[in-house]
Amino acid sequence: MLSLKSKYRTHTCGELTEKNVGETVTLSGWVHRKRDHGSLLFVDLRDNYGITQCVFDGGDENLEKIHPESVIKITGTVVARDAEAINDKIPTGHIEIKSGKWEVLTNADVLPFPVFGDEDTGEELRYKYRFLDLRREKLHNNILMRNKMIKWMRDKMWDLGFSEFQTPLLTADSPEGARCFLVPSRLNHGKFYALPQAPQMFKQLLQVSGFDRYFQIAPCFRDEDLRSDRLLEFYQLDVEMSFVDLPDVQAVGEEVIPELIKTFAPDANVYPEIPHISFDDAMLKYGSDKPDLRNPILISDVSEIFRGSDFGIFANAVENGSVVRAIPAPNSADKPRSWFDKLTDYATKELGLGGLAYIVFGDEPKGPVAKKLDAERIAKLHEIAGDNSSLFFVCDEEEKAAKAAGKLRNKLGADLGLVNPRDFAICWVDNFPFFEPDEDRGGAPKFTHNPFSYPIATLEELSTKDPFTIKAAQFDMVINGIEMCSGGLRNYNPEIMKKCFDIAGYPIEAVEKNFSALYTAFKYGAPPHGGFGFGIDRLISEILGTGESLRETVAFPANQRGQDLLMGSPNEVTEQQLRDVHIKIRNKG
RNA sequence: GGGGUGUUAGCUCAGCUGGUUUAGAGCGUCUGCCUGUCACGCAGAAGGUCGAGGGUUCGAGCCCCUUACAUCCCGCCA
Repeated sequence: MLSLKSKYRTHTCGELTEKNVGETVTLSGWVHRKRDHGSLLFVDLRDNYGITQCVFDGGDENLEKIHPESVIKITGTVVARDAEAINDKIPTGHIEIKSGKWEVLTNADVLPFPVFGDEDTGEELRYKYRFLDLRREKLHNNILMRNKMIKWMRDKMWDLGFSEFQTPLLTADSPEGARCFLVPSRLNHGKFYALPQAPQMFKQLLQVSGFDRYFQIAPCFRDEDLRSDRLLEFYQLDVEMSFVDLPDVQAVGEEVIPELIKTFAPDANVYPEIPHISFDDAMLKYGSDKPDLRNPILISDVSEIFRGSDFGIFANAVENGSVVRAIPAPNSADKPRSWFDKLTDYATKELGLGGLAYIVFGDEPKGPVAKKLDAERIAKLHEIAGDNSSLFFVCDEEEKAAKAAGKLRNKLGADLGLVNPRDFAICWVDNFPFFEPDEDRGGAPKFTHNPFSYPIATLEELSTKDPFTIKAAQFDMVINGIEMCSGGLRNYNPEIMKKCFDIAGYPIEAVEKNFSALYTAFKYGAPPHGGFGFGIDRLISEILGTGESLRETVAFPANQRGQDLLMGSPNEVTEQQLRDVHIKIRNKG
């Protein structure tokens, strides 16, 4: 490594130990904290590498007055601390600098919020002074860990034989679903570039060009409303491979991800199995296309148990095509009434359900539902729920019931403490339907995923089978209920591509127009290929356990309105700048 | 576009059912004291248009309306 020595320092604030006792050293850094004992002054000096205590015997009037976070240079002698003065919390805690000279390099004003300590501060203030926020221990470490993880991923991909590419950021709008960010072109009147939602087309073109194994730490942009789990601009570990089948692509994910987690979260318990769960199964048993497998609760369909029963609301709904899903809550039979009331409240307010039916299987089955059902039906439900438990019911049209049941499952898992946050449960969700009904077009088929996916069907099957039974060669990797990755095999066959677009209601010309580059490329010899993109920010966040927000893993994130409060972006531009790019601002509304 | 929650000192927050003076606490800041602290300690001081505007009331930080901003969720989004 390059020496960190300079005229400002002989050592960093994190490296001095008992071995250095007696040396004269110079350190530079931020005044982290002062402890003024009158004629004895302690200064904790901090830099990127650590904290070193400097002691001024006899005190120092000028230094006593300096504000925390001022940057100073100190020269002094390394001395061993007395046994009772050793601080085991920091690596440099066995020594201190008995200081002779010091000088201010830059002064700090009084801080808008403390750098020292971990007191919560509002995001608005933190983002306005992000440079201060980034000095705080936790965020500073997050960013350093992000660096290390990205380097690890890059090295790993190189080791696996992939080549690293860059692709354009100023490119064309691509048909992936999300809105693109647009950039006006000065040289081309009335035309716009789009920032990529992902380098999808480029990485496929690189396959057609014969590069065989592609990866990129790729910036991606989507102009959609933000959430704590979505960033304005985010990064994907973007991968594409030629001459592969689904298992070959997934093998790369299985090679990289568990090892990444174990490397950067040594305390983590990574489940050894990575099960494959079909989309249909995921929706039924977990009520989600991103199941959290740490949660042991499994949902069941109990529509048939309620069909023809005296529980009229459900029985009628089932006759009219609705389904009933049951969510068992283990060891909850002795919960107080208020616990059930709170869940009912959650179901009605958050999930928009009419109410929440449940049976408590304590000494004997209890609850309004239980009274309406005969013994045989109760027995079947008891078997699903298990002893000393309760069983919750959601009744609605299938998709809504599944999703509501899934949310209830998550809620119960959290409330009952069934989920260990340092467990990592990885799974593949696959066998997605290739087409889904488009409500805007009277239920006609539309692409479920992006139109790049390959259908698991021959040309003939595409013509003869019910489109809604066709599955996609497409998968997600889900970790702890978070969608980390999406990938699959690509549609590289112009004939099959045309057929798929035909079924989805697009004229052939639309393929040639929207997919011009790929469609043309595929006519000159395209290898079968597939790949995936991992959400790097989500991976980092989950591995670090930062909890709530992806923004805690990014040095300069935008706020929820897509603004950077430090740089003041987005901002207004001058009339001349607008004229240069041929743009006129429309009035609001 | 819709909904929840919030906005009180530089920061984090308390402030009960509308009525204890001059709206409080901790941290920070400032002043003084302190030779072994490491969240140092002790004493004191400054610091407030209670987001803004309007209303109800004898009386509003608290109730109502409008509005701004923040944050989270739904819609949207891989």
